[in-house]
Amino acid sequence: MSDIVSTVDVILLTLKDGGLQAALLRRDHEPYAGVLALPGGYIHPEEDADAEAAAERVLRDKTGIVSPYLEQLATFSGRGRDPRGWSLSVCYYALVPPALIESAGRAEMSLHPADTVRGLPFDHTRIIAAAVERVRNKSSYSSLPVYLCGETFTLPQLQAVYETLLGEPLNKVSFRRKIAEFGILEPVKGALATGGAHRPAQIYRLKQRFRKNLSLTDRGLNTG
Amino acid sequence: MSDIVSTVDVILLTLKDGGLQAALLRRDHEPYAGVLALPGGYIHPEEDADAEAAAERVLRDKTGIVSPYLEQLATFSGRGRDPRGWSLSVCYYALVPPALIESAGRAEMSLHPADTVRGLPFDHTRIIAAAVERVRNKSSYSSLPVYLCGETFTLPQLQAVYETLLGEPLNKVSFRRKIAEFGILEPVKGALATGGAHRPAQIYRLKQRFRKNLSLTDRGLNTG
DNA sequence: ACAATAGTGTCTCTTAGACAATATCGA
DNA sequence: TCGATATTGTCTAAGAGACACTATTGT
Repeated sequence: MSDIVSTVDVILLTLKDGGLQAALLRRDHEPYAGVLALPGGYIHPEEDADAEAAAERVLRDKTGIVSPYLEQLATFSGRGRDPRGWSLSVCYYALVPPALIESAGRAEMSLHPADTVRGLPFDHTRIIAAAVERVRNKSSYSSLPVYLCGETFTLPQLQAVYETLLGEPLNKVSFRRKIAEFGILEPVKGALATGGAHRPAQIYRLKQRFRKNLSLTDRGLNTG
Repeated sequence: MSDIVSTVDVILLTLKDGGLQAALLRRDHEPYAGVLALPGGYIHPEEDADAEAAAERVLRDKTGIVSPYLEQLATFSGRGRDPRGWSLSVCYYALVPPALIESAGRAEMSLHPADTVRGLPFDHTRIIAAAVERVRNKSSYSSLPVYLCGETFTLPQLQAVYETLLGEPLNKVSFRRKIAEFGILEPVKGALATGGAHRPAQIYRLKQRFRKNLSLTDRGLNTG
């Protein structure tokens, strides 16, 4: 008996109201029918090339979102997590800009502060906590947070995103040096974020070769 | 149909002959009977509390090793990895000192340079590569490599381990500063590594509270 | 005493953060 | 012109690496 009930769950994260928020859906079926939980579903071996493809499918079908960034978080398993018995869930987290949720997100989906959600069914509370920790940790040394911005953004906007994630103000000069070192952004020439009663900011976007879900520069500070 | 053939595989790593080596076993059964592969096995829901427990059991039963450090690496899945069809494997990596393999390791187990092994069945070559990358990456900013040393060791020995993993010489003063910052080692007072025709080195060990498989200080350089 | 490596003090260079000057907008 | 924020230059402080000196062993 080694065939196991195998699912994928997706932690869809975005930045809203000054904090990380996770998308939750009311469950259709028992157990916990009607209760808010992570978007998830069974792996369909005939349909899904692998677990990541299953996560993409589940995310698309249940929330309407196709995420530019999707990464495996970890696999949660065991006897206690589901009242029906031993189960296994391969979990992925996605980072999307809030605008994408506005435009493409299903109405059934709701956003909830990721640091403070409690009382979710299964081990979903713990899974969200793990995702938040991963994102925070990666944000401290990588360019991951750019996926929480839209296609284009200004450096002050990006810095605000980092500051929200890390929970502390960042030095402006150091921040810009670091982003420049990453070498992943390019100015959209001629495009300025105008409107404020002050000097407009240059608008940037990811360089072409970093657009699609490309692996990030890990440990960027050491990459000289 | 969402019950899936679920296994665990363990990448047992140690440091030998100046490099990372992975333990491989000849497979008992088809497919690939008689071929060298990672120690692995089916998850037994009745017996294993979760996938990590399954990994511990498989490691113990197949190699004789109980590892002081075992961490989930990732889950590999899909249609192509096993000729029998869609499968899923939750992979863990273990770090052990070479002496433990000498004393507790089964004879059937053999060690192979982890950077250069090729041609393993399933996706085991790729899995080992992922484990090696994870260990190298973590070694650059954490105390993970202490698990490749024995219970006690000297700082020059530990530095040699780091240098082997990172593939470059390290500054002695900086290395010692960093280890001191971690605050995880204590000198075994009175114990000196004597024998060489030179000043003997102080012997250290992990502080009690860091002994058992405790979570490491991640991103240690920033921990003030 | 000498060779060899362990352990430590200190200097320098690199890098991160503070401060501040300049730039450019709307009102 | 003024207020506000963007952008850039530069000084300073903290941390990493280089160098060198002292310590302790076996021969």
